Amino acid sequence: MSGQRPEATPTIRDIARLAGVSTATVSRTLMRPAMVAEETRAQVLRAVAEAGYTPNLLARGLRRHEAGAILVLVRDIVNPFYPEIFRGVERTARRLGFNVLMGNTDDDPAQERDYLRLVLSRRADGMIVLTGRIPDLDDPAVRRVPIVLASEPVPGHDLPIVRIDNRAAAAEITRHLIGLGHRRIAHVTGPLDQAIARDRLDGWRAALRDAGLPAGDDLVAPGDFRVPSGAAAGRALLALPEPPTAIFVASDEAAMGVLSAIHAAGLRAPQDISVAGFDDIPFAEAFDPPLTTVRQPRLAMGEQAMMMLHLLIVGDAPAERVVTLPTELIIRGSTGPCRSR
Amino acid sequence: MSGQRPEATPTIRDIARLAGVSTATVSRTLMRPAMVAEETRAQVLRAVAEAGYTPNLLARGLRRHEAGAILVLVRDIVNPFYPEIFRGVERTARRLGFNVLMGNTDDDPAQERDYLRLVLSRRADGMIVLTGRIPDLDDPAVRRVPIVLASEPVPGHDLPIVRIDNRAAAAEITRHLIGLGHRRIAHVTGPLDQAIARDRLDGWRAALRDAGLPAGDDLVAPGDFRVPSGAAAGRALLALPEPPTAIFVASDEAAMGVLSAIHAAGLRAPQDISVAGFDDIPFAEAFDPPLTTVRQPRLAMGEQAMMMLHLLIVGDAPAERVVTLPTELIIRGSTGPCRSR
DNA sequence: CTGAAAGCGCTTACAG
DNA sequence: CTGAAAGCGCTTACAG
Repeated sequence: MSGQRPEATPTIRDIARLAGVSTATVSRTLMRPAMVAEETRAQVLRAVAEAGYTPNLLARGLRRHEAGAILVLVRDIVNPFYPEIFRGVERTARRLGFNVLMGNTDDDPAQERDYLRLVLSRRADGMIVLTGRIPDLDDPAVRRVPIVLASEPVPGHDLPIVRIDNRAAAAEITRHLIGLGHRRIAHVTGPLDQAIARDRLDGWRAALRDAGLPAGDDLVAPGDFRVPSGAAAGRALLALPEPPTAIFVASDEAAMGVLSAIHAAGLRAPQDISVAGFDDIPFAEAFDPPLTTVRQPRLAMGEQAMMMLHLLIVGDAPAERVVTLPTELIIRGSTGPCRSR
Repeated sequence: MSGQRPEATPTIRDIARLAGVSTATVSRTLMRPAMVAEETRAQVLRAVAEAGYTPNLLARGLRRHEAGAILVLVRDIVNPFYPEIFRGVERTARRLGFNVLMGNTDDDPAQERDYLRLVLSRRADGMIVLTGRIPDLDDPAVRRVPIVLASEPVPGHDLPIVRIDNRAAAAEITRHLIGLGHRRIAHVTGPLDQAIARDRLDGWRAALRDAGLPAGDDLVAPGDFRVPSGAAAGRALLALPEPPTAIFVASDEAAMGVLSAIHAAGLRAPQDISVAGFDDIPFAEAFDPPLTTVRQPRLAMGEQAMMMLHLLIVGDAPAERVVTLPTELIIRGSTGPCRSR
């Protein structure tokens, strides 16, 4: 009448009965094996294996006040910049015993708010935010949520963040173009409401000024990181009375658009004009020509963010609140010596 | 001494006290508002808002035997084919009240097994599998797990699946090349241990045979869907005594590699040789030349898979176990008339 | 080293 | 329409 319910998934009570011990002992065997006698442990483990028992994580989480999952918030999962970060987060989360919830916000504050509530609802123990925005951050409840930023800062708040030095990296790749002999070097920006886009613009400008080269607004074309904006910006720059001989684009995607504008105009890169991107997305190497760019350590960013979040979740303050990871200048075929005179 | 713990997140008891009702009434107000008197409901809602209460999903899930989350299993989240499917899953999951867990397996059976245990552990109510493989499928416990396949079937099992007709789509794009006047049309395969790669090969072969054109093994170059394999296959095909005038590649990524091999050989597409891909990944349009390809309805695949999984989870058998979504031939600049004679 | 018992925060028959 | 009570499946002080 009782006990035997072969259809249902076994619970800790079934295992206790099977092994002839209390549920407490089963639990200890699984949570802190060192606490239980070797013989008892073996018995329990045998019962666990035999029944194919796997603890109910909802029950454990309720009891221990932990969700065992974290949430990653992105604007748009289809953006090729994100997946490698997810991989890094997932890999480290697995090692630390967490699962990863995917939060796609479509850049919509309402969805961001819903996802934030998720950690308030204890479905997630904390979140990694890549959207550059967190709703209701003045709410004290939200304040207590473990949050780590990755890539993009949230203006006006000094939350823990893993980032790169966008300004320095932009300056470095601009200097690479200067070193190639270019003197008119344009910039296609990202969306300037994002701090990372502004930093890249700043870096470009600083490098040019340091070299005594022009860095006026005529050499700046607005973009939004996406391919079509790059194509439009490329066309605009080529139509200039005195077109640039090199273009530093704030993202690889937009650089692809710039390249297509160059080809459409019957020009070639790097022979007629050099193009450099930013990010080193998976396809940058397969571009035609292969793209000179700044490699962002996306996998490491994801891993580092997860490690910092873990520290926050277990209650330790992270050793450092701002972790700046190194970038790498990747020189490929899309940039070359300046041939114009 | 009791009650007031301003630091902790409020529980249902706090709300009950605040509203002067029982916890049952608070719960009903949230779960089935129609059951409670309008006045009472308003009181409760006021207390909820005031305290910023949001129910503990772990407790609810434990009580209701539901996780409120589903798991999506992919080989490699960095593959550009997946993110759009995730977007579709996530969008529909949100609408149905589920969260989405990301399961990246690195094509490793051990990780697949771990993720499968996750739904046995009640962290997820079911899973959408894109890896073409499910461990321990003969285990009766695994049998009871709600699973929907997307894109790739699992050999030897007839699990519910949302798919496309790979064979028909491959035949269609091959006929497009035939219609352009090509008579030597090669194929770069995907990994032939995957059914979808075999189906595309079959479709290519069938279309050629129907047209009385050669479809011998000399025109088949092995690939694995990735860029480098496409480049190698492209080189091999160009080195043939009688090279093809058109190449149908089993994926857009590999087509990018083929294109680079063509350029490296000093040839151009489509003037010297036509290239067609498969998938219509986000970058296909930005390729140089823009890629002729087969569009897979990835967003719809994700949405459909989630809807079918939901039916399985709530206990309804899905209306149809095999849903075949339509593909679309996308003709762009990488294919053109055959110019050789 | 082990067990009995309390309790995590909910939901839902069961009465009234 | 509402409340008291049981119970979901665990974990963990507390005794012994």
